Amino acid sequence: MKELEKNYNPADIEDRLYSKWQEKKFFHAEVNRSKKPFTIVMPPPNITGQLHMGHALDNTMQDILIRFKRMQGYEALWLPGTDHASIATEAKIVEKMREEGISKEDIGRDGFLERAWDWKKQYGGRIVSQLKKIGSSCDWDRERFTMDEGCNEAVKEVFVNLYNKGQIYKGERIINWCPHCLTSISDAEVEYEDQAGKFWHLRYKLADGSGYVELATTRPETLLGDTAIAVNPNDDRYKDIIGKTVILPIVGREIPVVADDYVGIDFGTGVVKITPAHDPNDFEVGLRHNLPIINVMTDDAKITEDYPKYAGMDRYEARKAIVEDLEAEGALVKIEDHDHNVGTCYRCHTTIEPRVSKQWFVKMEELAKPAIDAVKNGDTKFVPGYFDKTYFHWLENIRDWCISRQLWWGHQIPAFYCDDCGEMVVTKDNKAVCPKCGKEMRQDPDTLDTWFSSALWPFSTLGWPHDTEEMNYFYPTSTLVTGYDIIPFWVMRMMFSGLEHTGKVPFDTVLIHGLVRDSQGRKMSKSLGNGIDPLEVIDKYGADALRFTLITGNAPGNDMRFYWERVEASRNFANKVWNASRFIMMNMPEEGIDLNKKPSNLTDADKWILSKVNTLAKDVTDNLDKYELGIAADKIYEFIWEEFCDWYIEMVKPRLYNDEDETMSAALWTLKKVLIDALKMLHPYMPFVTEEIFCTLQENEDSIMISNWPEFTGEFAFAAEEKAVETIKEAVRLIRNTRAEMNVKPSKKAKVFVVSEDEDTRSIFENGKVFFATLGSASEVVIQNDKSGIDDDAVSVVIPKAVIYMPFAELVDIEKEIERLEKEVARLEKELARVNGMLSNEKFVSKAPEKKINEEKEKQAKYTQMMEQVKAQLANLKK
RNA sequence: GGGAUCUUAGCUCAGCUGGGAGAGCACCUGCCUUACAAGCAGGGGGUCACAGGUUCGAGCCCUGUAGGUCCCACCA
Repeated sequence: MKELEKNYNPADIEDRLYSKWQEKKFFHAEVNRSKKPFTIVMPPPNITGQLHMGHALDNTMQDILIRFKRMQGYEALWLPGTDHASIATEAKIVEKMREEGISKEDIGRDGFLERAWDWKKQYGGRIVSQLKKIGSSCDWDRERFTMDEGCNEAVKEVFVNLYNKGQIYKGERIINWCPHCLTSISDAEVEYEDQAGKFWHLRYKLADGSGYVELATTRPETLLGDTAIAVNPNDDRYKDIIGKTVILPIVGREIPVVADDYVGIDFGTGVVKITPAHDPNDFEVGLRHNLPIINVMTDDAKITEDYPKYAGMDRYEARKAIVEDLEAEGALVKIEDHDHNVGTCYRCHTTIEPRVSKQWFVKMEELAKPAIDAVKNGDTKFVPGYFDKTYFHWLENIRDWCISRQLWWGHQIPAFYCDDCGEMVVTKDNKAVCPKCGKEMRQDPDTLDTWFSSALWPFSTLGWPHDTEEMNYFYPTSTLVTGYDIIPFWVMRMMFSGLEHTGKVPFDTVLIHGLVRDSQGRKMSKSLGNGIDPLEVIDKYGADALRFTLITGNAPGNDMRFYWERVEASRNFANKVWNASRFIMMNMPEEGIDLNKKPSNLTDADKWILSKVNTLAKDVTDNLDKYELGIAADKIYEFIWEEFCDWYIEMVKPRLYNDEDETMSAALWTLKKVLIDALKMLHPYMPFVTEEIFCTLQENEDSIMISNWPEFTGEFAFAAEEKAVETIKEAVRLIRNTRAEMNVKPSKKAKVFVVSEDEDTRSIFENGKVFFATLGSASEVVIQNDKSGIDDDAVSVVIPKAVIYMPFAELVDIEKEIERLEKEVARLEKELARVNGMLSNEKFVSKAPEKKINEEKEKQAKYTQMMEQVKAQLANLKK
């Protein structure tokens, strides 16, 4: 058998093992009717992206689930891919071109797309190779891209279907416009920020000369496009001016005063200027009152040529100039400070300019209903459950989805126009001829929102709209893993898309996680420079340590803070596993141990640890089934480090070091069996270190990742032995405590007497007395049924049904020992008071479940008996 | 304004369906015991934000209060 290095060095093995897994096709899944499918589609990272902690967390969770299910015998498919990320990618390419002094227009659409595809080729693989570094066991043979042929087809199919059903329409509406990205964006893509602003109070003159009306605005520059002012119909102050007209300052246009409920009586002056072209609310008011729409700004938010004095100024320059002019005209009453919520573009954080424009929309009302129902009736569940509230909140308040983008990188909208007669055709074909005049039609230049194609991801990647074997077998998918911030963008849209186009929910469970923050709780961001590169963590501590860190110490759905100290602790754990394995291998005989042959002479200790690992398998499986990844990880950690390493390995050492010990091979068999079971359970979390050890230990097996998941079995349920060894452990612990407390040097061995009148207890100690020497620094252990031959001043500790005496001779300070025992009396008194209190409470006895009452009665008996023993010993000392 | 969530040891956080408060790190005391000092053994430290309520019994369920975080919202 190979020997392992003294310290675990992840860098030596990770790449090698990952390559092996890939070469052997362990990640690959096929339609296999003899197995149950388990499917995860990866949230596709942007091709512009670099791996960040969010990806690392998201993909670690998916990998854990996939590896677990694969080992359990499911046909486990984890389907990876990347997203074309239209805005983000286009912005990056445009930026790069600007550095070269080229604009989009210089090279035209085809030239631009050529560059974009080159860009994708160059950078799209980067994120993929980074995902591999963390150990993701994706089926790379099935890797997809949101703009590949299959996804394109699905997108067209969906667009045409929805259009034909009247669910997609083109209309002139007010939308969110990003003057930097030069495109419309959807409501969900607007991020609101509180900004300090001003409130400009203005005075508009009534056209009939009967006076002035005062109003307040946060955006005086939009005044150029005002087509009315509005008051509340129930506002007594303004009843008499409704229907009159006012003169728009600077512009001189005469505009009406309209009455609309939208205007609040209590806010500001109770009068609002109405700019239908540049404010969503004003737009609605404009619709109700048939007001003209005057667009005063260009694409990049500069004033249009229609206002020569301000033409070419951007929004903020124009604001300044207009305020100055208003003041000069006497129309400015006052300026107040005013904080307000400003919408910004989620990509570039430029302030959104609401704008009226002709765009494509998806009607949401009818699509939303089934998506709400599917979660209400449990077809799809959120974990943690409370995230369904976020989901409902979005769907119940949803507005039509603006899906057209004025970008080139993306799915071009499959609508065609006739330049001669204006006819429009929506078709999956790449070309169209005008049905009326026979002329070749021109395709809509716009592309679709990136999320339009991501919304189809769970089924477009499985071959839809074709009726493929994969669709039938792997769809609906099992679990979607994503962050709570993506629910409105993606989860919701996949839900209604799946229901609409496949008639089924796209996944059974949505497992939600939070954000990875820095150690101060701040969001990791480029601008703050506080981001931590997962690859750096992997370089320093290994992928396993990173994975374990991300999955432990935090509850599902909660944000977590990143600490290097925690990574270090995880790395230490990997090293612990490594060294425990190293120890076992060092002691393995040349020919190894055959796991198939269970020894007939297992000791209590062997049965104890076998029973423990058996129970662990059940618990961990239960936790994983409930998506409690962190809890399961804690249990595995605790088992391996505490029970297996600190107790069991220490217990068996004497058997291994003694060539004449008849149970040596039973010990070796148990060590190996328990280690392998534990490694298997740890494997989804720490795939690399577990694989390396497993393959060294099991030379005839290919990989731990395709081995069988441990299951609970009655064969290894040893309740009595478990209890016996726990008693021994408790006794050892007490001996250690006492020695430490009495400042007995570890090198100083002492004779230990165990006194018990109970035969079963004596037999437990008879079996376990060997451990007192190695674990409890005992020179000799004597077990007897009375106190004969034990010095009165021997130090003693009490456990149920037995007293352990340690005659330290010269070391003992009797006063101190009395003090120690009196503390024990006090402790037991407290315990007894509690138990007695409960048991003497009639209501408790009559109402509590019998099981609970019996538990308390047992404790009462136990403590009473222990109390007697302590008191007897105390009396001895005081003699 | 509405909604969600959080408040537990010095720090960061667990605590599943109510039945004697846990981990990691940090701290203190001993140990180089031949798998591991990235380790071993032992230890100190908590009115579970506050106030009520339900219950035989509440960190956990209910109500309210205070503070923090996040999301949503048309008040110009």
